[in-house]
Amino acid sequence: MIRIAIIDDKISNRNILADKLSHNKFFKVIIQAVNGEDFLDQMKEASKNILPHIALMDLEMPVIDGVTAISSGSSLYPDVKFVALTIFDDDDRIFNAIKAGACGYILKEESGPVINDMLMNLWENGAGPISPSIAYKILQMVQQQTAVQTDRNALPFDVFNLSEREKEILKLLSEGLGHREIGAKIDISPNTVKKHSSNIYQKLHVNGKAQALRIAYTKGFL
Amino acid sequence: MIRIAIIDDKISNRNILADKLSHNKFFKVIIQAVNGEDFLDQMKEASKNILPHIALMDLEMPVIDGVTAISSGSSLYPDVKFVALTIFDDDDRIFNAIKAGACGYILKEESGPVINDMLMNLWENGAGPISPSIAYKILQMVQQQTAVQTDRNALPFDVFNLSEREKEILKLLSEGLGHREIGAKIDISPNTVKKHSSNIYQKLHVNGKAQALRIAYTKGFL
DNA sequence: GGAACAATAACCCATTTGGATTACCTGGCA
DNA sequence: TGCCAGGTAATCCAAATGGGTTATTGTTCC
Repeated sequence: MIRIAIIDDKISNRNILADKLSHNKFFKVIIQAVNGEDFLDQMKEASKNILPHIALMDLEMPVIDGVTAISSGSSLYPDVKFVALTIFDDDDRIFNAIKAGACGYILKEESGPVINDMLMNLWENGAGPISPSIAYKILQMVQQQTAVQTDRNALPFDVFNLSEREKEILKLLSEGLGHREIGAKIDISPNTVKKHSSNIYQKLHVNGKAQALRIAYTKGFL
Repeated sequence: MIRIAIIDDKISNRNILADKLSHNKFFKVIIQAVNGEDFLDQMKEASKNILPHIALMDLEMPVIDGVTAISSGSSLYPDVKFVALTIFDDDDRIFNAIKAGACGYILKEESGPVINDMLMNLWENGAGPISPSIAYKILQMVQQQTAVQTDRNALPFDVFNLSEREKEILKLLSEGLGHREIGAKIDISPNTVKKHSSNIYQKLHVNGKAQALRIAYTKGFL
């Protein structure tokens, strides 16, 4: 029998989730809390007797939010698996929750059977439940960890007042295309592309392509 | 119609995969390559006409491995989604492939329907395909920030094996210097500078300066 | 001793590039 | 209404670029 804690400030959310879990006789909801503080208080009591195996934690809550609760909880109760309940497009909180110690993530709108499977899998294999779409976001975050550094002291590239057309050309130039190829791609004469290039170099106050790309990359345009 | 590239050194693997995809009429395999170099060469040709939407890349290959090919490919062809084909327990390579620009991962032993679903989802929603067990590994890596940090020293750019001299030249090229100027600065013949440049372009599998700089910037070398 | 590799250098040659100039057409703004 | 910026296009020309090839010198490793 798998003991579950549900932490969400909205009672309707708690009920919906509890209902989804009720179809599997192995799950038993033993704790319901309305925020992180309430949860931690109840855990303090529960630790005298019996702890939940899994805590399903909403991230957005008053008083003490989910990330903070996971951070404390995962330290205090290392055997408890913390699973974040989240909505799509909540990137920052997701990343923070990971670092705080969450072992998995479930979208709130996920169907009952899916959630059941994920939690069963967590219990049996130790593999954290991850909605594919969120896993992808995490991948992107990891990938951007290197790119973030260059953005730091980046002044807005816009100060150079490139026209839209010029930005378009600059982007194509960065891909290694020649004037001829660019002209073919956006359906103008290669001569015009060349003229645009010259104008770009003038506006950026550089001698040629390499320096223009240098500025474009280091100022965060590319 | 979704255009697919399959890169694997073993023909049986390519055939099995192509066969799994053949049951869905939306998939069309337009490129098959036996290693990373073969793939990049074929992409150079393909870029003149039509590129694949998705590249399914084996990670362990001779000549040029999958991580290197993804590193180059994701810089040169940002619209192409790179999916790594991997076996379980290949943690290091998986993580490197992520940093190199892979958007998803599929276990080789995954069934045909599962792979079909994952790729369709990638195409329709932009969510990268990730086997749950691998997604969990990635979470663990992110949580162990020490592992993330130390790996930053092993920049993805190093996979290209440029010599010190070549890196020096590449850096000078990025500053917008010409062969003549570079030669004067480091006191060698402009002809030699030109030769080094050619060698750099070959090692990076690119056509010229712009693409070389693109890789250098996006992979964190510059 | 020989193989492999990096660095050096020179040559040819077609293509691309950058710089400078001139010109026309359009839409928006004063 | 007229001006002007932006996009379009063409031309000339010198210089730079890239793609080959070949060759000599060191070093390192087997």
